[in-house]
Order: sequence, then structure tokens, then C-alpha cells
Amino acid sequence: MKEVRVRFAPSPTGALHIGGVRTALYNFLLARKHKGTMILRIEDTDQTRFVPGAEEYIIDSLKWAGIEIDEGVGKGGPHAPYRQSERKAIYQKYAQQLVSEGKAYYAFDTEAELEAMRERLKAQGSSDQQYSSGTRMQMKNSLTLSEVEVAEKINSGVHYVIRLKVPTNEEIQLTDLIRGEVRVNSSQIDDKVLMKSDGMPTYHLANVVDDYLMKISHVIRGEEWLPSAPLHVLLYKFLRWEKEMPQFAHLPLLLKADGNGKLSKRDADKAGFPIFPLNWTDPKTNEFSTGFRENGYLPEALLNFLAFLGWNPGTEQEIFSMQELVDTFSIERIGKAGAKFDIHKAQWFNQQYLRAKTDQQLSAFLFESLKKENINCPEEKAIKVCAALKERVTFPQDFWEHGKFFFNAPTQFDHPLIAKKWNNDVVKFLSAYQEELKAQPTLNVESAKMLLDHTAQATGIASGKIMQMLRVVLTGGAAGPDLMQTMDIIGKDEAINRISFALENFNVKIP
RNA sequence: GGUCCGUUCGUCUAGGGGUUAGGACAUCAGAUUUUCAUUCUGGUAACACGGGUUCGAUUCCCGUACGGACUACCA
Repeated sequence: MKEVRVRFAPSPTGALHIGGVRTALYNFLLARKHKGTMILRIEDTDQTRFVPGAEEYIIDSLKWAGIEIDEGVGKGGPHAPYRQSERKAIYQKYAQQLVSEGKAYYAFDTEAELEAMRERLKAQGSSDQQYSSGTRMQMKNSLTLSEVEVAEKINSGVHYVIRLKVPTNEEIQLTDLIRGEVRVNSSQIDDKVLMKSDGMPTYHLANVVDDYLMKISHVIRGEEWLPSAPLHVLLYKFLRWEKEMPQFAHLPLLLKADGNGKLSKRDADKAGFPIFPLNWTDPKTNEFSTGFRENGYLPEALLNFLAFLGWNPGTEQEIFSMQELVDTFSIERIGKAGAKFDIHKAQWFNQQYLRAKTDQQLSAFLFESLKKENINCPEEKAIKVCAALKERVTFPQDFWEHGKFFFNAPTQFDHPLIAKKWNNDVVKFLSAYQEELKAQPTLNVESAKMLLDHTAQATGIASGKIMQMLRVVLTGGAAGPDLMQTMDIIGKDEAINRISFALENFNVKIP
């Protein structure tokens, strides 16, 4: 097998879509598996759609996700430059070659003339309104104009494009690694523009030329490219690069979770989950979008989730480290059908990955939140808090969200619950418990529990009857981690303070 | 409209001419627990439809339906 060289080739027209991350991932996995090379190429041939910052965003996103680039933009390499806008002359050369060999031609039609053609064909009831073998002889191009006219036009600076002269009625066949044989009759393909009037190539030309020059072995891209793949095959043929033609693998699409259709930012917004890896503010519209990173998704969990959208190892293992993905991945096991994007599963992966970390690793997440809140905390306490909260957390920020009461006395209490459960027995029990706590030199999980049992005995009130109120008193809420553990973490003095506060303030409500 | 691609539980999917059609997420119920969560146990739930081929088809073939992509001097 020849050296595996794959490329991820986004265009810098905005934030990187999550589907793009998956495409990049599959490319990366194949490269790593075969000790090949992962290339990042920026396809910025459409100057009108260029968005400042998008390229950096793409690079940052891949870096965050752990998808490493071996060669390309931001990295350099033997085939530089890797930004297509900087390779204009190269495409120009091949386009000229095709023209001189009669495989492409100049076209001078204006937008209005193209529109008129489409309208005319439509009116005639023609099934397709393409600029193709059937219509090209009625248009203004170097096939219909004399050599002199063409030269005149070009010299006068009139805008023109170069179009591919697609042959009539020729069977074009390609083998897609995922879909098998795909056959298309060339009559279905229109005379695609290769060079635009601004001197830039279109995707089709640039893509084929670069893949050839950069010695790409596998083109792994989204299914939306399948219809134009035959055109690309034709280009390889016309350029006599058939032998070096890469293998194609067209990935199934990522679909929206409910209903049908391609996953879009709109759907994600509606369902309340991100679709971009990192936060992004569109410089043109100023529209802000949240990212997976800022929402608390761990990159390794997101990647694991993404890897399984369209691919599976055929075993029952679900949790895969990057290395395991590399070892197990194969194009043959990529499915054909589109996959709906279900954020629940992504959350489950996140939870799994979070739980697999040590309490100390987890404490780093808590410290991030504490820093924002300007709270100092010994590492020992942070670790204990994380241990207590570990099983009930999906995102890193949950440690703070679910554990605020470990650092600040609650200011809000579950009033309906208090109204229902606060009674004289509770007051009697908590008063006694408070006294026992005061008499105790140190408080830990064991002594808190021991004292609780002792208080129950002394007052004749079962501790089960007051536990929920004790929880509200200490944490403000009705649910949370083990109470004895909670008391151990907040400490003796704070526990006593919170009980006193409740005794003084909750008492009022008892008739 | 045309071309191309696709279709197994609600979702991600395994499987493949003869299976009790398997797993995971979600969901429901029970158990455990001082609450919630976790954990454990169990349950509901799928081969789009119609023809062939075959002793037998969810699996192979052909249609139909449905869905999707593409149909720009966008990628």
C-alpha cells in the first residue's frame, strides 16, 4: 500500500461545523492508523465568502479536539503553500493546459445571459437547464466564436471563465470505499467552471490539482460531494493523472435529531446544544454561538461520540481512547446511512469520561470555577468535594453548580419543603444535635454519624424523620450528596452555624 | 423536475438466507440509598412496503414509497 496521505480541506467561511470535525477525525484516524500524514489545506478560493478569523478558528478547534496536523497551514511542509488563494498560478497553468488540449474552453457569457438560457430551456420544458454539451454551442465561448474574436475579447479585458468540455454520453465510473461502484453518464454533468473570472479556480479544479500535487491517497469527505465525484474523476482523466487518483470515501451526513435534514446551527440552537467546537462570534453579523468546549464537553468524549456517528468497531466496546480509535478504525466499517445527532448520547460519553478521572484531576475543574468566584480553597477540600459530587455530574462546571453550598452558606432554601416538614420534632432534634456537635472536638464523617445516632436515641426521634430538614438547613436544597460527608467537608463550625441560622429563622413559621 | 445516495427499536448501531434479531443511549418498573444521583435487576420497543429468486428472506434482485444530497463564476 502506498503511503497514506489524507487531507482535511475546509473553507474559511465561518466556524467549523461539528460535521467537519468528524470528517477531520476520520481523516486523522486513517492517517495515524497507517502511519501516514494528515494535511490541513485551506480552500479559500471564494474571496466573497472569506471570513476573517475563520482559519484561526479551524486550527484552534482541531488543536483543542486533539486532531493533530502533520503538514499544512500553520505547519508548513514540502507542498507549501497550503492555502489555495496562494496557489493561483498553479491552477492557472493546468487550466491553460486543458484549454490548449481542447478539454476546456473560454466562456464569455454574462450572468444575465446564463439566466436567459436557463429561462429559455425551462420554458421549453427541458428537464435540465445546464451549460453542457447540449447547450454550449448556443453560448458565447471559444467553441462558437472565432479565434480572432476570442483573442480580442481576452485582450480587451472582458471577464471570462474557463469551462470543462465534458464529453457526451460517456460512462464515468468510480469506486467509493463506502458506497461501492457509482456510475454516472457524462451527459448528466454540466460544463463546470474551472477558473472563475477573478482568476481563482473553483473547488473542482483546485481540489483535483492539489490532491494530485500533494500526493493525496484517500479523499475522505462528506456525502454532499458524491454528485461531483464523477466530475473529479473526469478531471483526473483529462489531466492524465488516473494512475495517481486517490481513493474516495464519501461519509454519511450528520442529520438533525428530530425530523429530517442536514444538521444545522438553527436546529442546534432550537434544541439548546452547541454545533461548533468553540465559542464563535461571526464578525459580519456579530452573532454569537456557544461551543462544545465552553459548554463543558471534554474533547476526548466529544471525539468518541463523533467517531460512533457513522462508524462502529463491530464489538460492544463503546469507550475508546484516541489510541484505541486509531487502532480499531477502518473505512470498511463506516456506514452508508445518515446519522441523527442525539446530544443525549454525547452527554453520556462526557459523563463517562468525567467519571474515569481521579478526584484530583477533577479538582482542577472545580478550581477553575472557584477562581472565577474568587474563592480560595485548600486542595484537600476541593478533592473531597469532587469525590462527593463525582457520580452526579455530567459537565466540569457541575462541580461548582452542584456544590456551591460547600463554600457558601445557602441563601435560598426550599420553602415548600420546609413548610411541609419543619416541625417541633425537627427543632428539638436539631437543637440537641447542635449541642452535641459543639461538645465534639473534631468533626468527621464517622463522628457526625455517631452523634446523629446518639441524638436520635436521646430525643427519641428517628433520624430518618429529620434528615431531609437537616439537608435543607445545610445545603438549601432537597437533593445532594451524602449528608455526613457534607458536614465533614464544610466543617464543624460551619455546620453549627447553619443549624443555628435555621433554628432562628425557620422557627418563626411554627405556630 | 433531473441525477445520485440511502432506509434494522424513539436515537446510535450489530447481524446476516434458517437467530428468542444482539448491544448502547433514552424511556418505564423494581431493588438499594437519609434525598437526588449512582449502582443492580427487569420491561416496552425495530428489519419501510410490494413483487420476485429460494425449501426458506429482515438478509440477494427489481420496483414503489419515504428521506437526503446535488443541480452557482459556493465550498
